[in-house]
Amino acid sequence: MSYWLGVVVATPAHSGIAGPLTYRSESPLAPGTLVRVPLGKREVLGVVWELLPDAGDLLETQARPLAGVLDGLTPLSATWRKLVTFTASYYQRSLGEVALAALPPQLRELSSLQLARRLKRPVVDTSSMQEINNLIALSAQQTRALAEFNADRRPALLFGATGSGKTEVYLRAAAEVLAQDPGAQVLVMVPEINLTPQLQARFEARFAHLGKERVVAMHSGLTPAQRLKSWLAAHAGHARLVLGTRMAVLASLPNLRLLVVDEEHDPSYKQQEGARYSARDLAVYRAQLETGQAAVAAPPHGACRVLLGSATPSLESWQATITGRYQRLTMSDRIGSDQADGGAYLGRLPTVRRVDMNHQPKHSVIAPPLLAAMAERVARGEQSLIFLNRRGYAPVLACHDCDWKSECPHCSAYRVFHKIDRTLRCHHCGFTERVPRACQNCGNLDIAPVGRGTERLEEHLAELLTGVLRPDGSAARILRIDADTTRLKGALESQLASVHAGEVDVLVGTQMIAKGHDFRHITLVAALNPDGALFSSDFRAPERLFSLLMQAGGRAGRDARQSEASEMWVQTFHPDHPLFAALKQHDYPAFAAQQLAERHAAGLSPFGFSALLRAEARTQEVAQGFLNAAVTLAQPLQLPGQAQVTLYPAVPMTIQRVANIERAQMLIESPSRTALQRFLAAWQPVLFETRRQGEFKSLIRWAIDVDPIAI
DNA sequence: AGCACGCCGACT
DNA sequence: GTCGGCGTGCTC
Repeated sequence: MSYWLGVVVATPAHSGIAGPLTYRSESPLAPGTLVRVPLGKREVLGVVWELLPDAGDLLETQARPLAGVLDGLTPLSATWRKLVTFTASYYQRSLGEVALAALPPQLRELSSLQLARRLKRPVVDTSSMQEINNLIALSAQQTRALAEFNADRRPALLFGATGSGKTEVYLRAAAEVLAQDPGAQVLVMVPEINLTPQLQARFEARFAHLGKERVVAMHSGLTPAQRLKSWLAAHAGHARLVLGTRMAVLASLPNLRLLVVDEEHDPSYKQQEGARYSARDLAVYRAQLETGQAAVAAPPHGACRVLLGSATPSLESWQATITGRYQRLTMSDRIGSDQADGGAYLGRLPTVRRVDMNHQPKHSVIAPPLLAAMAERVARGEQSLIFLNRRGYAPVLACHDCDWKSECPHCSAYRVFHKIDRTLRCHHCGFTERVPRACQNCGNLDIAPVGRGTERLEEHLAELLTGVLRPDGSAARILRIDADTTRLKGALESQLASVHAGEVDVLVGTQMIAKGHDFRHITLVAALNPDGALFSSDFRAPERLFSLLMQAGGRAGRDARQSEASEMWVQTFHPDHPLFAALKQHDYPAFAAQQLAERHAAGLSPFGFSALLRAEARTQEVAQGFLNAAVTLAQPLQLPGQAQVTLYPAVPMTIQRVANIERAQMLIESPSRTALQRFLAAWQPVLFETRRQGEFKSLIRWAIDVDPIAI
């Protein structure tokens, strides 16, 4: 007797195979079962999606038999499959691509024998009921936030100032869920892997009583073997708490009861390749899905909750708390440097100083008053953090005689001058060359750096601070931290350690130092050149800038005893800009209100919905031609939702050419999410059809990005 | 995406 | 005479 199974396999969107493929099996396998199936000449991992009544349109002989079953594994749950189905459909990708991307890569290579061996390791229950009871008292605001969270069922947004103790709220919320139900699982997501070790240690310590290996990490920095291990532990229900990056939102967690999304506004929650999902949005969706599932299963504590947290929430989440779709929990006070202070010292947010660069000496990089403030800090033995979002020595190298500039031959961008190894490096394609001794165009020896990056800033600061002495009479020490200084494994950790150890007086760096790190002795933070984002064509640029400056400012004065004197300096040519006014007051709500009003008027997110259609080809003509042709072909078809959708003309992307590939994009907007969704789904076949036309044969690829975060 | 098959240049 | 370049075409 043969059975017919719909099996999803890793077919990229490009293959045109969106749904399950039909295979023959000798036994009726449950949906969610992991199987190996022949695909072309290869054997690949697949997930049984459905049991079919017959082979469908396919001739019975066309359906090939399964190659094997990974029978040691519990089938993936219906909820997980629903989550994958939703993700694939919402983000316009194939089921197989999303499903397989959510599984650990090593599962693909493992034979069922190897797998059986891995699964055989006995699980020892080392849990004890002994919870650590020397917990520090919560602040009044933390207590209230938790009580409010527990009294509601909606998705919650924890709006908490930097230093207000959001992590402790996550820990308590997780602890309650885990204590209520001995099988419950909690997923905590963080934006970047370099923040996980400290956080992981904190979670492990707090939940040590649950037993060994009950807290696992899930992110791309793990080795394939570790990733498999974490995934299996989560899938088996053995892992009670998973701490991970965006990929973890698609993990198999059969008893998920709480999802936490820390720094929910962070753009890294949006996947930027393959299936471009937003892990934050999926977390909200998943909580709802798991709740529905739990209601059916009716366990003692059915619901699955979601808790988003940020000091500068995304405007989408903020707006949801205004409409009442989300619950808002507010914690506005910084707590003391450590909670042992019992709240006796209430840390304050730094005083924001705007430096009007219109009234500073021409071409000054660091305004004299800022330099004086830094020198004062050095003399007092305090640390400063200077922040410039541009690495390298200078963004361009130019010839004074002719108009040669250090353009990348493969990209429409300048190569950045890196003085340390005397190279010109393209930050987009990686093309690197030694700096020429003379202008390649006219032979002039006078080629000079234009503008400045962190490398040059570090050098410049060293000159400016010559003669500025520390309390013990020694010279000021400057350290630069950016992607270049932290390339080697462990370099970031050791550099951060030397900051913590007080071996550094002035820290120079890119935005990578603005996030998360808990520097205790910094009393001055300065942003040298943040103006670019004020007038950017990307409507989210102000939101990102505000968030970045608030976070950077949050680095200052984390030691409550020093917070009185801590300052955040912003050098700007637009000191009266409302963004800086709101920043000065630490007033996110005012900033959000102003931004939301603008977005409302313009019909932008969260009041309108958008997608991007991107195309890559050898020439702009082909890339743009494809996009425009896809619109022309769609026009007469009156596709569902089309009446409520606006299609803009194809335009070159901001960086038009990368590694000799021309890129173009088209914006698609609609006031209705449903209409946009319906239109995109109906448009897909048209896009495949367009691709098949002779003139677009040379198109390299195309992709849809739903809810893009940068336009 | 893989991994084929499929037609044109420099090598044991 | 073969090895191999990557151009198009398919995967139940």
